[in-house]
Amino acid sequence: MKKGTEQEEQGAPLAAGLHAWYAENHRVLPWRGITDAYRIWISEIILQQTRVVQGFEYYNRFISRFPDVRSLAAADDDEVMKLWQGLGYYSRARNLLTAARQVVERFGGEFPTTYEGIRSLQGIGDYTAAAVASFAYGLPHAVVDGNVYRVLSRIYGIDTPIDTTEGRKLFAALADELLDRKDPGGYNQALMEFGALYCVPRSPQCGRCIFADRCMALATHRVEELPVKQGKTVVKPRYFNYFYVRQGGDTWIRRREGRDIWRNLYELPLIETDEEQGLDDLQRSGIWAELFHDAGQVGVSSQVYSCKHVLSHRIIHARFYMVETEFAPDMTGYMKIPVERLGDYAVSRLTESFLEKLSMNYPSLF
DNA sequence: AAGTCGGGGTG
DNA sequence: CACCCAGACTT
Repeated sequence: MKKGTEQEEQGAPLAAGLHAWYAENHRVLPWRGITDAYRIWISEIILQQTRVVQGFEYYNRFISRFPDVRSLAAADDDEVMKLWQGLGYYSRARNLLTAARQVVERFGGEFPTTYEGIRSLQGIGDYTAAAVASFAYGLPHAVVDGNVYRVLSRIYGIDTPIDTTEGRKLFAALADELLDRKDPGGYNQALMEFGALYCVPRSPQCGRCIFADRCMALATHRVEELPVKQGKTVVKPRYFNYFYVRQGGDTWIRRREGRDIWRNLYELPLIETDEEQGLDDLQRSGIWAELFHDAGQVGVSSQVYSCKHVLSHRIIHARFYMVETEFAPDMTGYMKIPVERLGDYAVSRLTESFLEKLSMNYPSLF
């Protein structure tokens, strides 16, 4: 109570300017101006570490296929992965399904209406819980995302690294203190939109910034230095050798399991090596023998496609070969499917590129 | 606290 | 090329 009174007397320092700026400058998006917690939730998950333009069509497809939480809870895992194909961070899709089922089981199919209830769902952390709680229900929880870190670190000249426990606590407390408790949802959206459109990472629009008169970073010429991050991303190489196996109109794929990259996506038979390997070395490997020991004559093409698949923390050196076998190999762990069914399965962008290349160069194989 | 998980845009 | 994007989870 005391805090609320204090804030009313002082006025939330950023709120007035942000609301006015937002009214003039915001983008119109399908997940804005609605109070359906389900749709807001879906949009927030899709937009995690993802730009609006990249997630836009995924959101539309997802909502038209799964318009409410019960339809999603009843969904087939593979169909959800297929809808998510190409978007990245695939654990989001798996968690989405888990959370939808949690809503049905624990909340009777009604999306939870408290911050704690929302936060308890799989895949929802502090940010997403605050976003849904404030947007859908007007609850007073401040969002802290990449935009908020940037805007606040600059206006207040804070150089505490944002990827440390100390930094996260500091910015969470500041964001909470600054929150406009009369319109938490509108304020949160405005702050993030301002970070996304004006206070951008490089070459921000300081010349027309509504906070130019009070921005510490601008005054001290440190705008481009803030926010500070301490962690540096180390990119490790991996070597993937894929085999497009053909026999009598069939091919073989499997679903990736474990905690590795692309979990729950499908892929062609793979031999991963810890360094660059030629085809002859691969053919001498134990995995090759395991794959093709009962396949009769095995004909292998030279590399049909090779590329470096660049991710934020990995660079995957990939090579694809085409293999034709005399008999259907009994490849343990892989499943046989008709070639024309390949498109039904969710695959990584890497495999997608290969299949696209293949259909361009060898249309007869499809 | 540090590592892991994708893919694409930007200057 | 480095950095970042409506982050969350595991170890």
